[in-house]
Amino acid sequence: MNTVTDNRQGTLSDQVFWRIKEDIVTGVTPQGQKMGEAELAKHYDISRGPLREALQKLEAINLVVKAPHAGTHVVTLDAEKMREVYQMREAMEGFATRLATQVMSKNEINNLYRLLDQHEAGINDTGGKVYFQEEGDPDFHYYIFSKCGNVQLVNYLENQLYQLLRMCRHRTSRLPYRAEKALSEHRSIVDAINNRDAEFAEMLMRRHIQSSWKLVESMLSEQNQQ
Amino acid sequence: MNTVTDNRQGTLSDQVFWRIKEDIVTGVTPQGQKMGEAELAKHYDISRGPLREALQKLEAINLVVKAPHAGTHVVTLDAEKMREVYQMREAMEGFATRLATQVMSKNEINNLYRLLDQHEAGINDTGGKVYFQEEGDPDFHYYIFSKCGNVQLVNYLENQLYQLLRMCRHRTSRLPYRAEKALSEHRSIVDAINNRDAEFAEMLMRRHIQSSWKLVESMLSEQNQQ
DNA sequence: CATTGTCTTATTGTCAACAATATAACCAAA
DNA sequence: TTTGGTTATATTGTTGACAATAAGACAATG
Repeated sequence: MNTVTDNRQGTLSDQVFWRIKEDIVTGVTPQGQKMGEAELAKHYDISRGPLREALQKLEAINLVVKAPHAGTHVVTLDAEKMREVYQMREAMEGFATRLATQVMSKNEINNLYRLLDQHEAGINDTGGKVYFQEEGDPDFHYYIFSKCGNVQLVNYLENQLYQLLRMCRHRTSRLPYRAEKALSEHRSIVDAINNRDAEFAEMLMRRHIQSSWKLVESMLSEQNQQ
Repeated sequence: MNTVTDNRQGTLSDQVFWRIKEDIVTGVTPQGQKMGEAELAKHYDISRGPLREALQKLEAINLVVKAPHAGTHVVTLDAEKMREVYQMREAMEGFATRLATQVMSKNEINNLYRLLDQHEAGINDTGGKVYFQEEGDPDFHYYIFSKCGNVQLVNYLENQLYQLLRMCRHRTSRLPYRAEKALSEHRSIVDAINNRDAEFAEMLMRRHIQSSWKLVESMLSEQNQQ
């Protein structure tokens, strides 16, 4: 189990790291917020030692930025930074998809198809679309890139990029998300994987990510005009 | 200036981080070495607080691995990990080259040509080939990917991947490096950039990295047979 | 002799006080 | 009024002591 993805227990610094991370990623702690050590330590009822370690871990995954002797602030995701995050994601997750296509077992591919079926079945339930957007879609992506066979790559995607991505998503919630379109793109990707067409699977994944960026981008320019 | 690439001054934890990092990357500290906190703190004449922060920074760039309550060890680069590092490098630096081709200024491209000329002029000096391998080649790669226009990508390549790469290189020093071949590949890459042929530049960069991996790989299998 | 359980010990995790630094508040001079 | 330097204060960086944990030594039992 992974200390970034799930660590509600363990050392104090890990626990507090996890709690602060969730607060940042879900928008409870606003972007640009000053993270005073004394204040936070008091709030989480720990001393400044482990709290500083927690902040350092947050810095390592780019959720906060530290300035020597000046303090640490929650990162501010402007349009340019978000563009960079999606650009990175397109390249790296596309590459991971290519690799996964080459090494996934038949059994794992069947699991993917089952996952698709579940998503399609649940999408018309009450709140099914929101659930798919917030849980199903990330699950799908995670399942694929976690099978790419490159630990370095998986760690980077899971611990760094996807945390920033969740932040982007929250900053642009209420976007005109079309779950049906995303789902059909998912199925095309799995079909390409099933055909062992690595190049095509990578291309489809990249386009899938591009289209979600376009959605986010249009949302951002709308916000700018207001 | 960057806290991973150059930080011989600043806070104690930064200074010691930099010193330990150099020792690990250059092989002074052997792979798998136990990093006892008390011992290290005494050696660098600081207290355990900043030393722990330094170790945490090393963990963030994958040079050491920490186990809760058990201690931290220098990472051990086996053949599989090295394969992953070169695979990541091929994908990410290739992508960075593609981006750089699209946004580099004419002036920056001219700088690249000047760099090539310097390298070609110096390669026949005494120790010129070794100098090119250890300084010139990394400079060339850094100059290109630093111009890709994606801060996230540059940071990852510079602070994480290239540190591990230096470690790989040291582990396989005395490989049959052919500076002339590398240099001509460099020139081809710059030509592709100059022609604004992003796809071709990416391909050439990927092949250039592939061939250096093949060298490392053959070295590793030789070591295995002995 | 092997194995299990306890205890010791070395190491890491945590804490609270102290030192160093940067921000800002303030005053003086132009 | 503005600008420049000086001081005050709040915050971060650092330290050494204390607590908690895990690995190893050792003895007792089958």
